Amino acid sequence: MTQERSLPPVVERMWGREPVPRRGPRPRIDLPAIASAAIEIADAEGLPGVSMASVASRVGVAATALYRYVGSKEELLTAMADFVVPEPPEPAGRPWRDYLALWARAQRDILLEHRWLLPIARLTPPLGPRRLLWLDRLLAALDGMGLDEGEKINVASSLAGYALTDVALVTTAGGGDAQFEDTGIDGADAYGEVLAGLLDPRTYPALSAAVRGGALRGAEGWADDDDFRFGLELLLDGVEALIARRASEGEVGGK
Amino acid sequence: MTQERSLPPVVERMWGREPVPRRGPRPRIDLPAIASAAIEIADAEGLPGVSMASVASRVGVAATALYRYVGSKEELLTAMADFVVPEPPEPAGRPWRDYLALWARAQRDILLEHRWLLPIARLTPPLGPRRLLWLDRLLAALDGMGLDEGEKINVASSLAGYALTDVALVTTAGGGDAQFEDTGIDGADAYGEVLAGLLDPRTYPALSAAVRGGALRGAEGWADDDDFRFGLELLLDGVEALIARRASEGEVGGK
DNA sequence: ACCTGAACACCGTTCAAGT
DNA sequence: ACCTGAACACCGTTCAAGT
Repeated sequence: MTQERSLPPVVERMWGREPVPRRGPRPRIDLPAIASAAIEIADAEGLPGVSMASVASRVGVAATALYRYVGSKEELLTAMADFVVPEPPEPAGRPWRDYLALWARAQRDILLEHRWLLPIARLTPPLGPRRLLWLDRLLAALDGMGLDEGEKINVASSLAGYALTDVALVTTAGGGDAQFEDTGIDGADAYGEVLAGLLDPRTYPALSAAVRGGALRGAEGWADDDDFRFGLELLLDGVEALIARRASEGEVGGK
Repeated sequence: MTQERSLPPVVERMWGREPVPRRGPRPRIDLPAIASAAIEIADAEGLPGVSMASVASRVGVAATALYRYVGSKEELLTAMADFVVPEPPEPAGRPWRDYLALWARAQRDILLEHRWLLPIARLTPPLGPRRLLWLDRLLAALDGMGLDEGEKINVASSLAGYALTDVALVTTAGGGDAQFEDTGIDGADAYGEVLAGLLDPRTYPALSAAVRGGALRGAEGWADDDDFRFGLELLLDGVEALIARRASEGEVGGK
């Protein structure tokens, strides 16, 4: 059944399973030290500052020594994305809807603190112990509501994806996007103004109206906390409707 | 009001506004040609195949000639992400809910055909004429439902983000993720097996149960079309609830 | 077994020079 | 005005050599 698969060594190391050497000199570094160093650099300088050389120098070895612990730079990024995640909040005793909101908000806060996660988090399925713990707690919070396991996982994906989307939007609209740094477009105000100048109302009738109506003017009209709550409630309403549907199906004996 | 901002030249060019030269030799290339070449390379070899050198050689110039049309490689990626988008479906005459579903599904299909968009699409706010056209049509489809402009834009973000999330999941689970290419993890089956081997049921009780219950076994239990529909309906139910709320508020005179 | 150092192929970007 | 070619600083990754 659950037959042994040979995992990438870096995954083994994420789970704390060192390859039990016991011959030759003692290792001077390990994966947690490497990942921490990389995370510190990314926090300070962003992802472009993270190179094999910069990470190695911060950890005190030659660049090539890192390849004993990670197979490639991409693996290093994956490890960073797991090590940076703290413990999830505990669902015990909370109504499912409260917990889901708390969980999504916490995910969002992590992303806000480490925005370099945005381009990484998307492409990697969770294989690290910390990310998987978050998934576990979300599934637990949905226990006993009549959803099957696949549905619960889908809910988790939707929530996690929503947090990502939201932070990507905030990052853009609130400034700090490298792409617009020196173009004068550094916030929602500027973005709206630029759009107003570009849009021909005949080709873009609805969008022109929205922009001219001020939908993008002012930071509080775009991707602030209320907007996050808005989309979140949208999703939670959807989950609630699903749970209600499953409950009524259960009474008459659904699938 | 809408005061003139100096836009990055590449944005001007995305909108077809060439800087009207009329002196010296006729340009041999333009932004659409560059973007098309880059898109073809990305479709064939993925994003790693796209370098200034490879794009330039395909378009028939020296690598450095591209800097007359894009300020940096990042700008080239942004341009690619706009040029690759086709015309959106037209909302005229469709019920809003049908159109939103169609729109999200079409976005998803674009991403499936050009998966290299995943890491790009997240970080760039739409400034190109093609992406903005999609936004316009979605706003139009939500006209007259009692939502304000900010809410409509939020709905658009949620839908677009959902399509991204879903394709990221499919890309992972369905194989083809470079990261797992040669590790034996090449699909939902393998992913579930790996997880089963890693998870201690005492630390990950809910997730262990889900995995052992087969939630991740078989491609049809993970990120297939039914799963896309599932999350989509979740969101649309949320939108419907919001519309109903606004309608009832309207009767008593809400904000 | 662990790490170093030299080396390789490649990358994005600059700038002066040609036409 | 448009493009080229040389050059620069840097990058990820390899491999043989040291201890």
